[in-house]
Order: sequence, then structure tokens, then C-alpha cells
Amino acid sequence: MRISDIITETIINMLNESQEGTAEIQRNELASMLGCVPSQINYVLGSRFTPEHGYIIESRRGGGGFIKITRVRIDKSSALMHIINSIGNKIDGVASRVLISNSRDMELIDNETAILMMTAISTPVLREIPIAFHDSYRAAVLKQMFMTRI
Amino acid sequence: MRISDIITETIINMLNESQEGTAEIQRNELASMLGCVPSQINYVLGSRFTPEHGYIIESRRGGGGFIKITRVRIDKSSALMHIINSIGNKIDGVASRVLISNSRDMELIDNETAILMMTAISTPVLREIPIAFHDSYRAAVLKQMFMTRI
DNA sequence: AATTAAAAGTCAGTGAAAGTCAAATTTTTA
DNA sequence: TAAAAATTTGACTTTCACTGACTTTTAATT
Repeated sequence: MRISDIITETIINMLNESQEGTAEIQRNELASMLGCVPSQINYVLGSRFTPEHGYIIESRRGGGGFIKITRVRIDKSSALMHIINSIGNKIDGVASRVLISNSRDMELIDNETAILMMTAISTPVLREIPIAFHDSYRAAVLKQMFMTRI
Repeated sequence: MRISDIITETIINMLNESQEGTAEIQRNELASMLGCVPSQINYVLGSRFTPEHGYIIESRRGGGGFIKITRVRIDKSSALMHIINSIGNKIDGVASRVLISNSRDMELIDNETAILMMTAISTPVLREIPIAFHDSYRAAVLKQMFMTRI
């Protein structure tokens, strides 16, 4: 198991144990506790606890400094509405997949739904539709599918 | 016996040995174990472990990277395979809806999935595709979506 | 107020994986 | 047998994990 996974797990546990969904750590302390260099903590925070993943980071340097991680639970249906509006009338394959992946990361849709969505815009399906229609098809099918999750 | 068959067999065995129907490999390790170049693993995964075949692939690069192969449920698979075969290359709207409804009644798919399927072949989506392609589109998307439930 | 100490932040570099792609070869099909 | 499809290979690319030297900010101390 990678150190980054251990750090991630530790932080998640701390978040779960607090009822406000917030964890406050000392970077150096946590690093030496888990046996890694301090900057590894920054790496993990920067790669797994981004706003995109639904977290906010605050910190303070100097004596008695700290890093505070907050899990943000935005209203699900407004987030979904926002996504649906952002799709527009056309969307390409890359953007579609990013959108689905992010939605799953934010727990707006579950894993099964994400797979179904990926499937609906997969190559074998698109083969049945003229290329000129791909972008508008993706937009239509994704919007419809996100709709059912509001 | 071809190397690709050996790789396939190895992965299938790993899947069978785990009760969750999931296998996690290190690409380079498996390659050297079986005596092939690493990219051969990608070839096999891309040609025999696709979503169409009922598998999902996840992976991570970098140190401690891995490839995870998941077989999506084997239970109702023969019933589902039967349905998939019955769809053929084209299917009209009425037949599609009957099929989805029956599959849900038989508990081959859950309610959520049925709704997603109905959505994928709904009028707002079909409006984005020329009428001449509707039947083949329905067949393609339904087959794919049923695949993910095998 | 100035200095010192104690934090956290940054960033470029290294190595370890997996991914891609096109060319060469082999097998299958018509 | 000739053409098409599938397999195999390896060179090259991209991503990710991790480290450590150095910087910046802030609190504590003198």
C-alpha cells in the first residue's frame, strides 16, 4: 500500500470521526507519524482533496500552525442542475467523460450510474450514429440521464 | 497456444479465485511472469476484457500502479445474454420498452437501471439523431447497457 | 521593534509504473 | 492463395508517487 493511500485514509477517518466533516492536522506531526516527508502531505492534499473532489483546505503557517480540511456537502440537486446547464447542446467525448468522472467523485451519481453513462456514450454505441451527430447526441443523453438523478 | 490466450486464462483464473470477481495485477510483473512485453497485457485487456465482454478496467500509473479488472456479475448472465442476443441490430421503440419493462419484472435489472434505459431511448434523445438511425441506435445502446449488467 | 524559531508552501527532479501507436508477423477467412 | 484480421513487439509518452532543498509566513521571544 502506498504512503499516499495511508495518508488519504487517515484524513478520511478523521473527517468521518468529526460530525462537522472537518479535520485539523499538523503537517510535520502527521508526516513523522506516518513516516514520510512533510511535503508528501501537500502532495496528497493537492491530488485527492481538491475542491473538485469536494474538499476545502485552509491553513496557517508559523508556530502553532495547522492545516484544516473540510468536506463540503453541497446541495445535490442544485449541483446536478448546474451540471445539466453546463452541458449545453453539444459536448465532446473527453468533456463528457470528465463530467461523469467528476460527478462520481462528488458522489452526485453512484458508480453503477457512472458506468451506465460511460456505456451510453461508448464507441460501440456511437458507431451506430453518424459522426456529425455525436456531440449533440452525447449532450442529449447525458442531460436526460442526469435529469433522472435529480 | 498463443500468449494472449495464456494471459486471458491467467486473468480469468484470478477472477474466479476471488469471490468479488475482481483481479488486480501489476502490468510489468505479470508480463515478465508470462514472458511477454508489457504492452501485450494492454492488447489482451483491450481485445478481450472490454465492457462489451462484461468487464470493467481501472488503472493507476506511477509507483505502486496497478490494473484492476472487474467482472460485472455472473448471476443472471445467461438470461441477460439471451436478451442481448435477441435484440439484434435494430429494435423499435415499442419492443424496447417491453423488453426493459420485462427485464425489470424479472429482476434482471433494478428500477433505477430501467429508468436510465428508458431515458436513453426517450424522445428528447432521439430528436438528436436522424430517424433512419433510431432502430439501430436503440439496439446498440440497449445492448451495451444490458452488457454492463451481466 | 527586532530577532528567532516554528510552522506550512513551492517546485523541480527522479524513478516507477501504465498507456499509445505503428510496424512486423502470424493466423484466419473468403 | 490473396486479402483481411488478429497478434506480437518495442520504442516512445504520459501519469503518478515521492523526495528534499529552499522559500514564505506567522508566532514567540528577547
